[in-house]
Amino acid sequence: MSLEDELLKQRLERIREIEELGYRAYGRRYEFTHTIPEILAAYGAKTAEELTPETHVRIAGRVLTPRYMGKAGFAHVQQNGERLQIYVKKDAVGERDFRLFKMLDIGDILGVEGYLFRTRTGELSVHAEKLEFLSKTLLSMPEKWHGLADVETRYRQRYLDLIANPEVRKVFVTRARIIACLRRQLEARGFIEVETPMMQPLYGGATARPFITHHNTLDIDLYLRIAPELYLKRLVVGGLERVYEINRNFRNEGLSTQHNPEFTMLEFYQAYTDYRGLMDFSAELLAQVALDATGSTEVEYDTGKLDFGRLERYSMREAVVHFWEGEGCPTLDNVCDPEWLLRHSGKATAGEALTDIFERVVEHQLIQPTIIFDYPVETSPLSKNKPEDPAFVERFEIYAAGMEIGNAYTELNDPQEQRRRFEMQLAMRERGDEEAHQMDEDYIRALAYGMPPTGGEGIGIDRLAMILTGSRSIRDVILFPLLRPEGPIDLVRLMRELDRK
RNA sequence: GGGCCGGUAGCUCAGUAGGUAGAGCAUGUGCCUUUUAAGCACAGGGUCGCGGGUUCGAGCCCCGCCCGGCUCACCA
Repeated sequence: MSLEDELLKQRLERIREIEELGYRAYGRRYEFTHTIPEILAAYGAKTAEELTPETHVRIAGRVLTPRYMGKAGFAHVQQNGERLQIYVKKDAVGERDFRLFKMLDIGDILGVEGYLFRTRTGELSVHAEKLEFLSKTLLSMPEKWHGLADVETRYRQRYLDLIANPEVRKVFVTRARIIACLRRQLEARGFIEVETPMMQPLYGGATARPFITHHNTLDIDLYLRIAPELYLKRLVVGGLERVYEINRNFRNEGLSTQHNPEFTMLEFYQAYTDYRGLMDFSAELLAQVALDATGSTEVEYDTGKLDFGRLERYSMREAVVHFWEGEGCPTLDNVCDPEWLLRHSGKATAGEALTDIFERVVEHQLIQPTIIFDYPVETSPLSKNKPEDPAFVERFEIYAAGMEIGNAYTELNDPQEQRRRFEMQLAMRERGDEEAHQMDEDYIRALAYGMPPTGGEGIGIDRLAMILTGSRSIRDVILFPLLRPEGPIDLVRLMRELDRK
């Protein structure tokens, strides 16, 4: 008999014993007086003398590290990521509760009623007077000292990761705080939150390959959205002048430490501003988010200390000159010269060449939070041209720790120009560029009703969360990152067999 | 998709030169009424990722496959 069979059998037998003692193996409502973090906050600083049997509490949580010593014992109880010790003495809880206590397995969920005191070694503890059994664990918990280390298990069984590795919980709490902070700041500036379709008949707003799904009743294929952009701008046309959405995008492309097929994006649109306005706004947003998430605008990361208190700004051309490494550093005139650009890249157009050179030379060096602005028109079908330089558009991206975390532009609101841009993209598509933008005639129609001048921006929440939680992989900030299916688990068969007996 | 690394008990990991598969934690039994990685004694637990091959003999060598990590390419 394998250990797992044996363990399950033991645990099922134990359920019977627990029920024989008159407890429910899977309990019901338990009225606690404090959460464990509340107790630690309220009484953590109290001395033994200040704690009297009158400091009566009821707590609940998962049992960890029980230590039995004959007719008494200790255990830690964990709730919301924090632990409080309990002391269970036979004389204090009585025969029945003490038998229950000795039956506990690591991971069982328990309610404890008693008073707070300090042990001989000074640890704040609950002197138990009454126990309530709340839920049974049938499987054994990860090792108490090393936690759960196997990366694959951590991602597949995130609940175990959360139980065994307290810092994981902190990452996701911080992630939630980041999102809350962004919402708060946007709301404070009069933005309203909306939800736009995730299933779209046409996909757009970014360059990426989509996932395809099917609606049976309508018998149509739909795309999981690669971006909400075009819908959000329709709303700006409709008079929702400050609008945002925080939600998932889906891109059918490679996986890496910086890419998950579904990822969370904030997109916001503000009428009557432009990309310059958004640069200032972005600086405020990011500084506040860093402060809320980490307590400081200066954030430690693998790549060194990042200062979100100030965003450096370079045009793409300036950046190529500024960050050039080694021989042959170009001048600003060089990077404006199509011939020079085409000599330094295999791309077909000067704009694509500049982007190519930028990505090769500059991108990996953008460790400090930095805004790069003024992009070639070729790579930006939805942005407005610079009036004095129509080969470029009013667009910027925000980089930090060598990653792109934001993308913003003055929105193109001229429907004729938008039509021409889409047609340019269609031509690229016909030349085999699968990621080129589709023609979206309804979007053109919306613009034809007149969209106010507008600035729009997208911020990658996962990458921002990576930076602000010190995570090296995007999978560490996504609770359930996409993995290949794991194959047979074989627990159900076992449980079925044991159920018959 | 390419390259590199990994998969051994429920968990964390050892495994010499190819020679009967190990430790700690966890589990079971016993002792123990302020311990805290509790302690002490004894016990149970393994398709060594899967499938082939080489060999008298494979956890170890060879081939194929599966799963994961890192990395490169593409992308945000």
